[in-house]
Amino acid sequence: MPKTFFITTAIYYTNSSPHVGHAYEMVLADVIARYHRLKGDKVFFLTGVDQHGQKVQQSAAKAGVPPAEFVKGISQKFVDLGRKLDVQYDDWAETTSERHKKVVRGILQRLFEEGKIYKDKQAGYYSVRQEQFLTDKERGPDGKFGPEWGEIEFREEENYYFKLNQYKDWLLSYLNNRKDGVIPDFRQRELRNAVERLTGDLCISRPKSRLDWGIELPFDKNFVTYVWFDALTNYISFAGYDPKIDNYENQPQDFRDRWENVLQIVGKDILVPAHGIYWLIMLRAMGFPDDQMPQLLVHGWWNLGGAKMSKSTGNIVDPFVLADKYSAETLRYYLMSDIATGKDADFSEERLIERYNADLANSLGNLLNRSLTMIDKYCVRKLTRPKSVESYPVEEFGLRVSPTLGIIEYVNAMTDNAPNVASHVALNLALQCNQIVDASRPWALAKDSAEREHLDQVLYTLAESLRIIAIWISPVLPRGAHGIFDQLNWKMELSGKEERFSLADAEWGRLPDGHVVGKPVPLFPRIEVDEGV
RNA sequence: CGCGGGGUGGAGCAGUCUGGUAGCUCGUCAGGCUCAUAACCUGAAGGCCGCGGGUUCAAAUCCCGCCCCCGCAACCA
Repeated sequence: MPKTFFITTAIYYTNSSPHVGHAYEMVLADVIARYHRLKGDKVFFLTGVDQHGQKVQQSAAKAGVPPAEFVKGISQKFVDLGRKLDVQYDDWAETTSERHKKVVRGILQRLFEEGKIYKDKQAGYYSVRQEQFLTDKERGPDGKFGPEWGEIEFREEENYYFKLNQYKDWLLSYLNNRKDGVIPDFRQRELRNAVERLTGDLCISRPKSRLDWGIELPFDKNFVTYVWFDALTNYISFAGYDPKIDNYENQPQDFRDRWENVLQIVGKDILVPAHGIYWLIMLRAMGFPDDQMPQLLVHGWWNLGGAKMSKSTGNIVDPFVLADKYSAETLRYYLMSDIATGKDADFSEERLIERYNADLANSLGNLLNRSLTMIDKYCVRKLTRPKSVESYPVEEFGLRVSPTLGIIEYVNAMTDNAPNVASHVALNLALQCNQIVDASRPWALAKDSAEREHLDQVLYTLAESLRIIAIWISPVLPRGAHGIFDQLNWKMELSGKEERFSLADAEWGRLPDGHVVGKPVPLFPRIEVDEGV
């Protein structure tokens, strides 16, 4: 039995509408999930929204609607975004759902009974207008709090605290023992350094007088739980975790089946301290053993270096606008191919068009079109499988890359969660095919009956390569891949369904002798840009 | 000395962990082809790999020092 691959994104805060960063994280998770399905793994992909908290409460008040209603509207936009971008998740987390709240209360109650949560009093400067305590960070250069905070008073407040600090040594040893607990490695280094500086426990509540849009503490109805135990726990509450059971081994089978091989995708801003410190320690306190700690994949940001465009058009980074303008596939391809996972990149609409035209239209789309046209013209769409099809004709054309070698590079890239590299491998094969066409000159071969066998070999090579390329790019471009399959007329009995093909099909020579391909239709039409705009 | 990232031909980046002829995409210039989505193929120009020192037969890559840019520092993917 293969282990279930459990993948999550962070849950999105329903304080404002989704932007391109949300789209990136969702698509990245979707691509990795689709790759695992392609491999034949059982996948559970969880994403969703974080709906409680002070900012939501404030934004709702500002909009003049109850928080529950406010949150519903924003949440719908995130659902719409997933649908728009073909993000195929298995469950959707909403922190206001009863199912979730029940688990949160159960966890809190148990940790409280185990003495891991305690009540304490803290005093500090409080901004009445902003409804929050101020720290030294909020002080201006002169050491005073600025006028934006309004009236400042010294206030004492009771709250509940989670005994975070006592797990510090455990976390350090965990990070020392597990080298790939956080990827990329420089993020693990950053986290480790942060853990070494860790002091104090974690405040996990707010008095209802200040915040009531949250989950009430099961042991004190005057308080709600604050973000940490509310939001982070979604990753287990929606996977079937039973809060009453204090050790991992006795958890329900359903939960353990899912929580075996966990990859959590988070932005670089919420690694320290939220996921890297609080979440891992929370899991430890709940009774999760070291080998059941999730792996954290930390991605970078799309920056807006080309600020000129966003100013003039305003909505340039709105993923809905981009998807409508260029198609979801185009946006998916750009977001996956033009950034190295873990690092930052500059978002640019010009760059998006450039990548699409160069890779999808000129290289791949045009290759499909010219290949099918030739197969149509020279052999009435019917392929002849060469007698010897063990390998791609690498030597004959003096090429270096073959599908056989490419599959290794491709799998390595996807194993490293690097869709950008994987896309490059696929596009590289398309490049090789274009070279084969020029080198072999099928239009000349077609005029010479003595070259029949040679021509058949070239045409078969092109069709077979296209089939393999389509399988490789299918996690990033599910619709594009189907478009290629449909034109190749391959596995049509399950047209439109993911299950009709797998990574194992990306083996050379699977197109049968006598296979009849479909008619060529331009697949990725070029995006024409008006000059002088 | 708070933490982390980055500085590579005109633009954007990979390569740095595991030293060994500097790579990719776009752009520019010249040529070729005609099956194709004015696309495709070939060739060329263009780089003291931020600066200085060290180790080594050999450094973009390892070590030391310095300069510049960008994030983060409790709720912003």
